[in-house]
Amino acid sequence: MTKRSIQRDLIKNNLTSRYDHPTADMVYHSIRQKLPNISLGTVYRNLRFLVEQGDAVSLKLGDGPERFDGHVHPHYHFICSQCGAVEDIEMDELSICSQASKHCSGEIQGHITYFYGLCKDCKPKH
Amino acid sequence: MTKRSIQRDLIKNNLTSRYDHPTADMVYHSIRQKLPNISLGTVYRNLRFLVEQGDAVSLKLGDGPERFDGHVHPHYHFICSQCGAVEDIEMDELSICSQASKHCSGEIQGHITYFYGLCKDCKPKH
DNA sequence: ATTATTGCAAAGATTTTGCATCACC
DNA sequence: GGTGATGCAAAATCTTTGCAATAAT
Repeated sequence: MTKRSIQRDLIKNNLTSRYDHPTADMVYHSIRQKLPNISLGTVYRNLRFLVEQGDAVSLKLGDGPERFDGHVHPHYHFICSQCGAVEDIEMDELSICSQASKHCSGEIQGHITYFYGLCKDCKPKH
Repeated sequence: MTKRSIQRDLIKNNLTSRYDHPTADMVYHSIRQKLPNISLGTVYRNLRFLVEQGDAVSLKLGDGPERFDGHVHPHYHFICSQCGAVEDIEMDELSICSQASKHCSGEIQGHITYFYGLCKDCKPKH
């Protein structure tokens, strides 16, 4: 039986109120401003818990630590290969799973796709 | 100017001769059978080097350590969500990048896609 | 001879975990 | 009161790095 805690509420609210796909450490420092005694271990434990419950999504990108997204509706991510920014791409689910299943002996349940390139700040002006 | 070494040759050959998408540690143990003095640091350094040269691909999956693929032609990967096996999916490049670019302010250069589901060994029989 | 590469071991970076305490039900 | 969650710190895991020695050009 799961019990409420201030910490878990703050972590969940922090995630859903931001769009920068923070790392555990970024969430930790953000929440410490309101709750100075919270520990990094608690942040990690709750982020895992939220992912497990389907209330957050974990993003493992090319390098650097794991990032988290509190917006769990289906959408894609764009990673700037220069500055590392992570932006959302709101786009309908593509039908690539059914295509992939033709080339594969297993049962496909979903896919993880990251687009990468230069974000508008890093793209050369002309 | 880059110099040859037995170690680098063995690492590259090891990668291209297997299809299980090994971790650095798996490559290390495999090569130690032929070259018992090779060090894990050397394996990591050379795997990074090969990825940098375009002779290998790095796969960061949901959990567990980084994996490497010595087959660098464009193809996709299927990860069994139960046993963690990584298989190749040989499939033509999909046109999802051009679709994504319509929903995004940046310049898309490519994408990383992992399909996941149950492999044929883990899929319930009926 | 020069310098890229190695082996080793120590350090870094990130994440998990054991345990006593605290707080929710 | 029972037990799930916390804070803390230590441990675990994975990867990188400094440095003296080695080996390729």
